[in-house]
This record gives sequence, structure tokens and C-alpha cells, in this order.
Amino acid sequence: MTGSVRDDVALGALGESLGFLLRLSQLESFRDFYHGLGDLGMRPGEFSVLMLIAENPRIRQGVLAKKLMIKRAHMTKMVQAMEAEGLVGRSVPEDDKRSIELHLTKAGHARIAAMRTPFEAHEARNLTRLSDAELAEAKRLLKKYLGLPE
Amino acid sequence: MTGSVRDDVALGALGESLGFLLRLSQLESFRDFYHGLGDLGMRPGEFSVLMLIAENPRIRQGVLAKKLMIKRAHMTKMVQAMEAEGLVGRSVPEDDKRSIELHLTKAGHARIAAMRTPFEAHEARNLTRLSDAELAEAKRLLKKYLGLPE
DNA sequence: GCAAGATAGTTTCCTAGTAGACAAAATTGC
DNA sequence: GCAATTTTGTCTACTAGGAAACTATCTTGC
Repeated sequence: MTGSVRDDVALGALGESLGFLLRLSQLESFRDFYHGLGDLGMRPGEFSVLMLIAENPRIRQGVLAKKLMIKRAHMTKMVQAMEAEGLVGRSVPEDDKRSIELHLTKAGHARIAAMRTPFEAHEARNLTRLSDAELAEAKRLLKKYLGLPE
Repeated sequence: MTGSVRDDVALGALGESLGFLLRLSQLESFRDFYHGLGDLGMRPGEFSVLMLIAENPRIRQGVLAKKLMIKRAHMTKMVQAMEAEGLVGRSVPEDDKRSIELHLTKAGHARIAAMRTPFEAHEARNLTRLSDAELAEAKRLLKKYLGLPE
């Protein structure tokens, strides 16, 4: 994708490996995320945590971790950090004393709002690599791969 | 994808984010890799290093790192470990005393051979989630996204 | 009702991977 | 030809994320 050095390297069977292609694509996508939103001091994983809490007020920490494929231990650390930063509030639900429910604070909502435009720009930049139809199809296929509803 | 807990969580805008879907898919794919090949004591990244060296004998370490989107520092560590393990040999090319060329040892080739069947099984398991045509299309789209030749 | 089993979050330790700095060697620009 | 700049691999310090162990709480099976 840049320069001729890369084009001289034969991928062999790896070039036909979905896992490999997914890995490279993910790295590429995250690189673009950091490029466009890195100044806002938030990593992709943290952003997805905030977004999901916003979309699902009072979601339980473990449920969130599972949905985002983040390990519980790490989710604890992330949430604690975001609580300390004032973005997230935590509470213990009455019906399950083991759990933690999460909600966004005003600052959390403001953070998300601040990231909206750069995030959309990040997403739009996908169209420099794929057409509108191809992008839609890629998303559809990935959702199917993941077993997510359309 | 398992249980009803996950289905109750709304993804919102994230569900339409290519980067997010790529991330989850990559995690999923790697999980399957570890499930099928974890016993062989090799991680996806290491496997891809060995494969690419096999496919490109005498490839330079930095070229390899760039192709696999692995940072130079980490590539050094990985290659040193594999050299210590007897899988990879290193040499300094005559025309560039700064560089390191890599080649597979007999043991390296044997390692790859031992991983062939489980790797192919790992790839084949993609067909439990996508059809033949969908899998081919997904790969095509990812390659296009990455700017790789077909 | 109660013990056994499972779950939820936490803490600590560990690892995979990165950033930054550096020296040696190659390349570039004049 | 030569100084300035860039490249290549290495090492060290750091970080993002996971594994394992643990406690408190809930659920299940009898």
C-alpha cells in the first residue's frame, strides 16, 4: 500500500487467511482511529466502552465486558480509571450485590459528543479504500461472521 | 453470539463502525486460532513471521516487520527468540551492513509443516459462519481495504 | 432450607507489543 | 567528496490487556 518494498513480499497462504487479513485490517483501522482521534486522549476500546454505556444506561460491567470481548479484569481497570476521570458513574443494583451498574456522567456524555465528529470522519475515511456498496457489504459480512443481528 | 445476554445490548453507532466490527472479528478469529493451534506453542504473529520467511527466503527483518505491521523493536525480540529456538537463522547481507536477513532452519520448516493441518482446519472453520462465496468476498474486500493485490 | 456450584468484580502478577533513544551504516543533497 | 539526513536493528522502559486467585453473592440441586 505504500512503496514498492511491500509489493515484493509474497504472502503465500497468509494472503488467503481470513484471520491474517482481519488482523492487518484491524491494525490499519486502529491506526486511522489514533490518527484522527488520538489527540482526544481516548483509545478505541475506551471509546467503545463509553459508547456502549451511553447506549445502554445501567448496563452491568460484566455484560459490557462480554459484549466488547474485553476481559473482566481489564474492564474493571478501565472503568475505575474512567470513574476517576469523572466520565463514568458506578452503582450496585438492588437485585445483585455482586454487580456494578454503569452510567455516563455529564462529563462522559460531553466526551462522547466531542468525539462524534472526528469519529464520523474516521468512519468516512473508509470510503477512500472501499466504495459505498463495498463498505456496506464488508460490514454485513463481518456482522454475519460475528453472529450479530443486521 | 452466545446466550441472550448479549442480544439485549444495543450497539448503537458502534454496530455500524467498520473498525469496531474488525476488532471484534479479529479477536474472534484469534480465539479460534489459539483454540486450534494453541497447543503447538505458537501465537498468530509468530506463525505469520515463520510463514513469511518461508515464503520469502532471505527477507530482511525490517521489510518483514513492515509487511506484518509489527514494530521493529518487537520484531527484533521475536526473531531473536525464534533464533534461540532454532527455527530461524540470521545473516548480514553483503550490500547492507545494517540489515539482517532471515531464513528458516530445518526445524523452522518442520514447525510450519506441523502447523499446516491445524491451520487449514482453523481457516476451514470460517465456513461455519460464512458461506463459501461470502468468505471469498470478505477476503476480497479486506484485501482491497488493505491495498493488497488480488 | 442448605450445601455445593457458579457468578461478578477485584487485585496482583505476567506478557505481548510499543515508544523512545541510540549507534552504525547507507543515502541524499550540495 | 563530504556533511547532513535517513535508515536499520537493538535495547530499555513503559503500557495495554490477560491469567490466576480470591471474596462476596447468587443460583441450583437435593
